[in-house]
Amino acid sequence: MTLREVGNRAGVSHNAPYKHFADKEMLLAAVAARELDHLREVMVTAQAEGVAAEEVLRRALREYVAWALERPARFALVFGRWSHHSETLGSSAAAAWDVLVAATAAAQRAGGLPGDDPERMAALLRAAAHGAVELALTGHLAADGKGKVAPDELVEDLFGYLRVSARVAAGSSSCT
Amino acid sequence: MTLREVGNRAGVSHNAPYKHFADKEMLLAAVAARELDHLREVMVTAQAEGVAAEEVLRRALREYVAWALERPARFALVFGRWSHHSETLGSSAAAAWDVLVAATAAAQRAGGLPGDDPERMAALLRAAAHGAVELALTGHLAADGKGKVAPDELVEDLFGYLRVSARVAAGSSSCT
DNA sequence: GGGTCTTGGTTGACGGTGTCAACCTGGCGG
DNA sequence: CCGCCAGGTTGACACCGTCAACCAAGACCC
Repeated sequence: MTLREVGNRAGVSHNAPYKHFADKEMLLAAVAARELDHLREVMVTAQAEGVAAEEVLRRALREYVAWALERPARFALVFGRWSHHSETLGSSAAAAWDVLVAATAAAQRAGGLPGDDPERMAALLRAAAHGAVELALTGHLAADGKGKVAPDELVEDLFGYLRVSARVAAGSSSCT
Repeated sequence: MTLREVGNRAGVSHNAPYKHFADKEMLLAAVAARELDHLREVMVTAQAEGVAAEEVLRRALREYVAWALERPARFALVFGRWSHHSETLGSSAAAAWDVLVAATAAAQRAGGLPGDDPERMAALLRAAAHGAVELALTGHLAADGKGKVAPDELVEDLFGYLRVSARVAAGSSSCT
């Protein structure tokens, strides 16, 4: 997206954006922050009445994946490399991250996940989801053709393994 | 990296590269393919004498992570979005991917990993490693400060959980 | 009301970029 | 010896982000 096109599409001339943003990157940071807030909100809505904590987290991650697959450009923008470190972008990212950590901690308390450091567990889940999406978008997931596996499925697999680990850690009750 | 700088640094004028590559992207695809071959070779060298299959896979992934963290630009280049789909790049990617799948299958046979579809298991491991690196490079891993966790540690955690799952799947021998 | 300041917009330029077209050159096969 | 052609050069083109100067209109105070 070119800065001049931004101006034209808004009905003003190029250089008009410079009255509102110091940089092109600052403009992009603003829309990235908005998009991150949107993502956070979408993930929060996964938290419905009468849904098990583990299922809430699962849904939140599914929303993360679906959003990324649906809006690849926004995804690339939000999680791309930033040089100027905008402040509002940082706080938006932190807010979205908190949602994930909270959902993870809740799922851990419910016994669906091993009880290790919640931040670290959330980081693992997020890294898997993020990497799966990134690889899927760049066509590097299951390189050529046949063994197509969707990012959701990978996250689902991970949940399965973690659930097993959680049961074992809780004292192997499956042996009674 | 600008195309003109490429020319100058090679001692020739700008536009000289156009005699060898149709596009800037084609040039980048060529260096990306070289870099992918290098990555493959590095991962292959993890396969040493007298090392357990699971440890081989673990080392390969560690090399993957270390390479990405050490050369972020190359990493972004190799696994970035490609529009023109170069042929040589595709085969290099497939070769590197095969190494990971083979190592995964070996680790599964050795009992260190659950015995599900090797491609899918490798995809999960790779996605986690890839996502962890990507998030670490963009500063989105454990958002602000405190809970710093390195990509390697996340991969290590994942290996731990998978090992537990593998033991359980193999008939819960811990209950005897 | 008149003067001043700020806000948002405009036009025009600058350097830099990828890319194309035309021209040149030296070695090689016939 | 002639022609060909891979590889290199120069010069242009359109476009990009960015800066500087100028300009309109409203706010604000005396």
